[in-house]
Amino acid sequence: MIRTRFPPSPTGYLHVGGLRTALYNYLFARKNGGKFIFRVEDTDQKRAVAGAVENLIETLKWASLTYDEGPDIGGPHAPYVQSERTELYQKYAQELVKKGAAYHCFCTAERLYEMRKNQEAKKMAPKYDRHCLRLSPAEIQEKLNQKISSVIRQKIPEGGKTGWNDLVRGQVSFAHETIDDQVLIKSDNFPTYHLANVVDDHNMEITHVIRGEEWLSSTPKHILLYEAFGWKIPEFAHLPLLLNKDRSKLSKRQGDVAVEDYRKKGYLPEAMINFVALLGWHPGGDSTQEIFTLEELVEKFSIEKVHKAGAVFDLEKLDWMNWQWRKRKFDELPGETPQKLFGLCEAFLPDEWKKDKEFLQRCLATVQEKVLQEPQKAQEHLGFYFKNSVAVDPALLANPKMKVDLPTAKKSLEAAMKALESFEKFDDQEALKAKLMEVVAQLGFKNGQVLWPMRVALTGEAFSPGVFEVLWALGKEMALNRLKIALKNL
RNA sequence: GCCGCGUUCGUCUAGUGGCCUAGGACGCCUCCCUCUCACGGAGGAAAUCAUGGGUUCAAAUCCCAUACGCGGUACCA
Repeated sequence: MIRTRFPPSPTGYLHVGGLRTALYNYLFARKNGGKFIFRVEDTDQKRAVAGAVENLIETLKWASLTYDEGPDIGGPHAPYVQSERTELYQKYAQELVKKGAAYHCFCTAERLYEMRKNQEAKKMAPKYDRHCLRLSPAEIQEKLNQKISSVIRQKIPEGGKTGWNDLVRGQVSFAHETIDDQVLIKSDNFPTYHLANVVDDHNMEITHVIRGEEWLSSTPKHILLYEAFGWKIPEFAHLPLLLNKDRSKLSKRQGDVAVEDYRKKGYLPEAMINFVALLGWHPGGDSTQEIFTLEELVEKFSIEKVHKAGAVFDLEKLDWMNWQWRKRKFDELPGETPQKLFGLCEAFLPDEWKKDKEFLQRCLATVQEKVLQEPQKAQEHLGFYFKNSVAVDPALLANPKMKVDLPTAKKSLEAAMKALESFEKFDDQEALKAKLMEVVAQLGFKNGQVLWPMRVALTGEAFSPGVFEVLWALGKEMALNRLKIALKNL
C-alpha cells in the first residue's frame, strides 16, 4: 500500500510551492490507490502562528486535495500534530544514544559561533567539531545531573558515503565527511525536523517521501537515521523548485506566494491546481492538452515525468488558465445565462443595484465577457449604467480617429434621437441597429461617426459595450434622456 | 568557500540516437471581425537545443570538461 504525506509547518499560509508539493503527493497516492496523509510539523515553537493549521486545512479543502488521515479527521496513527508526539521523539532519541548513533552535546551557542567563524576563516565547511563526543560517560552523566543545557546530535559515520536512487533525480550520494552532526533534540527538548520527520514517516508507514529540492542535501542524514534504527527506508523524490522571474527560489518579496492571496484575487481552485501541476510535470508524449481536471491529473500523473529543473511561476499563463476555467465552469453551470451572471457577480455589487434585478441582468448581459474574466470588477464595468447623469467630455466626443468632430457629433445625435423616438420600446437590438444604419446612410456618414458620439453620450466612456446593446439595456426612456442631455451641452 | 542539483523560444514545455529545416501553449506582433474595449478567428517573429571537446555513418538526445544558475551549508522547516 502506497502512502504519501504532506507535512507543512504552521508558520503562516500555504505557499504555492507547498500546494504543488501537496498536489503531487495527492496525485501519486490516488493514482496508485494509496493513502495521502496530512501532518503538521510544529516542532519550532518560535515560528508557530496561531490559526495557521486551520488555514492550511481550509486551503487544502478549497483546492479539493482531500487527505485520508490528518489532525482534524484523525486516523490510525494519531495524533497528526508533532507537538503532541514529543514523548515519542524522546524515546527514539534515547535509543539512538544507546546505540551510539547519537550523543549529548553541551556546547554553548557562543562556542559554536566561534568555531564556525574559525572554520570559515580557514575556508572550511562549517561543521560541528565533535568536541562533546570526547566526553566520558561519567562526565556526560555529571553534566546531565547538573542540568547543563544540552542537545542530542546525530553521529555521522566516519568514512564512506550515503546515496539513494531518487525517483526524479536518479542516483545521488553524499560523502560522510561533508555531512554535519545534525542536532536531533534541541535544548528545549523538542525534536528538529530531521528526527521528527523520520520517526513520523516510519511510524505512519510512509512509503514515498515526495518533497522540495531544498531537502536534497539533508536526505543522507535521514537515511542514516533509518539505518541506525534498522527501519525500512522509503523512496525519495525531490521536486524542482518554483522560481521567481529572476530564477531565484519563489519568494514573497517578488509577488504573492500564498495560495490565499490568489484565492482572494479571484483565481479558481481548478486553475491553480491545473497551473501548478504543469510547473514541473507534463504527461509527455504528443499530448498538447493544457487544461486538466483533478481527475484527469490523477489518471495521467506519473512521478517519472517530473522534471529536474526549476520552473518560473508565470502569472500571465496563470491568468489565461483562469480564464479558460472560468468559461468552462460558467458553461457547465445549470440555469439561464442572466441568472448565472447575476450569481457570479452578486457578491461584488452594491445592494441598491439589485433592487431592479431585471435591469441589472440586462446590464450584465452586455458585459458578459468582461465580467466573466473578472467578476470582482463587475461594479467597475457596470458603473455607467447606474449613474444619474453622464458627464460628456467634449474631448472624448471629438475623436479624430473616428472622424468625429463636435459638429458631426451634434448632427449624428440629433438624427439618431429623432429616429429612435419612433420606437415604442427598445426591446429589439436588431431593429435598433437597422434603424440607426438608416440614419448613417441618410447622413452619408461612416458607422463610427454616428455610433461613437452615441457611445460617449450614453456611457460617458471610451470603452463600453456596443451601442445597440447599451440602448437595449438602458431602455427607451433612460437612453433618450442621456442623448438629450448630451445634445443640450453641445 | 565547501557539498549537491540543474541548463531546449522571454516563460511553461514536447523530445530518451535518424520522423527535428526542433513541435505545442502563454505572452508579444500583424491581419480579420468591428461603433470603442474586450471576446473570437487566421497568420507571424521568437531556441546555432549553455559552451567546448569527444563517441557514432548519424547527437537536443550518450560521455567528459568548462561556464552559468539554483539549493543546502542553523538548537528553521
